[in-house]
Amino acid sequence: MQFKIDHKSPIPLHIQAENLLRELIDDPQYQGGKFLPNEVNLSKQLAISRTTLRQALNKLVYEGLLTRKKGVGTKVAQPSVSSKSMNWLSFSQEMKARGIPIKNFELHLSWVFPEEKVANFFEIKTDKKILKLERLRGRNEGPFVYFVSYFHPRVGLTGEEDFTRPLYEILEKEHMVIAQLSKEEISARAADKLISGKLDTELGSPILLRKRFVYDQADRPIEYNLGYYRADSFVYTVESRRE
Amino acid sequence: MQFKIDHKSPIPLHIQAENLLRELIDDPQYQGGKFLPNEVNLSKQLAISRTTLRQALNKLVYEGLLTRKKGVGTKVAQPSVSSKSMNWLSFSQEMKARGIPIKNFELHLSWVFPEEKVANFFEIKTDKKILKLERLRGRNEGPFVYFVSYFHPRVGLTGEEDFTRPLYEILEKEHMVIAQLSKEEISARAADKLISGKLDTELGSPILLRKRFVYDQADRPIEYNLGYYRADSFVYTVESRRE
DNA sequence: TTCATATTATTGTATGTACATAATAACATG
DNA sequence: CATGTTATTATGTACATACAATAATATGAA
Repeated sequence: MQFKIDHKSPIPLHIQAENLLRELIDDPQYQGGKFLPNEVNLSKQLAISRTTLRQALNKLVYEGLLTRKKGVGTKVAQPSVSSKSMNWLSFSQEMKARGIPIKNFELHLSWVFPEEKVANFFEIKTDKKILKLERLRGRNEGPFVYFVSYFHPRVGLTGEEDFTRPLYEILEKEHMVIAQLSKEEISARAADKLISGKLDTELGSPILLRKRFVYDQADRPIEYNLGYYRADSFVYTVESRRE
Repeated sequence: MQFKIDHKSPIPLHIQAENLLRELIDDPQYQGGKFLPNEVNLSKQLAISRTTLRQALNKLVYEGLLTRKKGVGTKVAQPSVSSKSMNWLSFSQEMKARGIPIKNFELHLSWVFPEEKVANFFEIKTDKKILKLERLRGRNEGPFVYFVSYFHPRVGLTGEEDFTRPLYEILEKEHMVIAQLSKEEISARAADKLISGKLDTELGSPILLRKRFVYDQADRPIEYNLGYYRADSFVYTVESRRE
C-alpha cells in the first residue's frame, strides 16, 4: 500500500495520519493479528515526526481500533460491540411503529432564558431567550408522558410551526436541519408536584425520565428533550449485538 | 485544591496527571462551565512538560469528559452519555470501564424451578431446576444494584464457578459459550419489600429495572437477568446515530 | 539440546521549543 | 456608545531528541 500525506494540505498532519491508519485498519492485509508497520518506519515513510504519528495512533487505541504492545508491535483490535436501536425515532414515529394511537392533551410554547445546564449543552449564553415546547401526550385513556423540549436558536424555529406533525419532519422540511445523532440518559425518579399533576399519578410514584440530547449532521446540538413517563406505561427497549 | 504529582513514583507522570484531572472534573468548583486551570499554568504547577499534560488532557477529551477550545480554555464536559454503547458489557466490565470500583455485598446461588415467563424465554419446561444467581453489588458507600440471573441449562454452569470474575468471561473460557446478542427492557417501578430491604431504600421509592435477555452466537437464549438499581445511583445511557 | 545472557525491535515516557489559530480583552476612533 | 484594530490569552500543531520498559529473538555455554 502506498502511504500518502500531503504536507501542503491545510488538514493537520496528525489528522491525515489518523485517516490513513483507518484505511490500514480496513485493509485485509492487516486483519487476523498481522502487525502494522512499526512507528519509526511509518513516520519516516510519511515524513512526519513519530510524535505526530503517535498522536494519531493514540486516538485509535483509545477508540478500541488498535492494540499495541511494547517490544511487540501494533495490531488491529478484535471487533468490538455496537448498538443498533430504534431510539432514533421521534416520539410520534416511535408510537406509530408500535401501533399506538396518540392523543395530545396539552401543548404550550414559550420563549425562556435557558438554565445554565441547557445553555452549556447548546454552547450559548443564558441571556437570550430560546424556544421551549411543553407537551402532554398519551392514549385515549389518559396522558402517560410529559415532554419538555428546548431548541437551539440556530435551528430557526419560530414557534408558529404545526407541532402536531413529527418534530424531525418539521426540522427537516421547514428548517433544513437534519437530526442525526441522539444521546440519551434514562433514569428513574419520584414524581414531584408538577409531574404528578400532569400525569395524574401520586406524588412520589416512580417516573421514567428520558433525557435526550439531539445533534445535527455536523454534530452540533439542536435539541434538549426531557420526557417524563409514567412508570406503568412505558418500557424502553434496546438491542445490542456483538459484531 | 492542592495539585500533586509524585515525580519519584513508578506511575507514569501522564497517568498521574490524568488521575488528578479526573479529580478536578469531579470537583464542584469546576462544574457548570467553569474553566480548568490553563495548560501552561497547570504544567508548571505539576512540574511536568506541557506535552505530557496534553497527553492526559487528550485522553479525557476523547473520553468525552473535557472540552477545549483554542483561545478560550478547558471545561468539564456536560455529564455525558457514553460515546460507546456499554449495553453489551457485563456489569463488572461496565463498571470497570467507568472506573467505578465495585464491591459485592451478597452472592447467593440456588437451583430453582423456573417461573413460566423464564421458562418461555429459555424454551424449556418448568419441571427442571435451573441455576439462579443473586448478587447485591455497589460501591464502598453501599449497595446500589440487586441482580437476579437465571441461566439456560445448556450453558453448563455448575454453580461452582468463580462468580467474582466477569460473567461472560466465565462463559467463554470455561463453557465455550459466547454471548453475542443482548435485548433489554428498561423501566421504572416502585421498590417492594424485598428490593427496599436489599438496596437500603424506602418502600415505594423509585427503582430502575433493567431486564436483560442474552443470546449466544446461534441466537439461542442463555441468560435472563434482572437488575434493580437505586434510582439515585444509576443512569442508563444510549447513543444512536442515523445511518 | 537446553538454558542463560545479550541483543534487537518496538512501544512508552518525557522534555523543551517554536509557531499557528481562535477567542477574548483592551484600546482607539468616529 | 458603537465599531474597528491591536494585544493578549489559551489551545493546537509539530518537531527533535533522549532515554526507559517490555518482549522477542539470537547467541553462546554447559
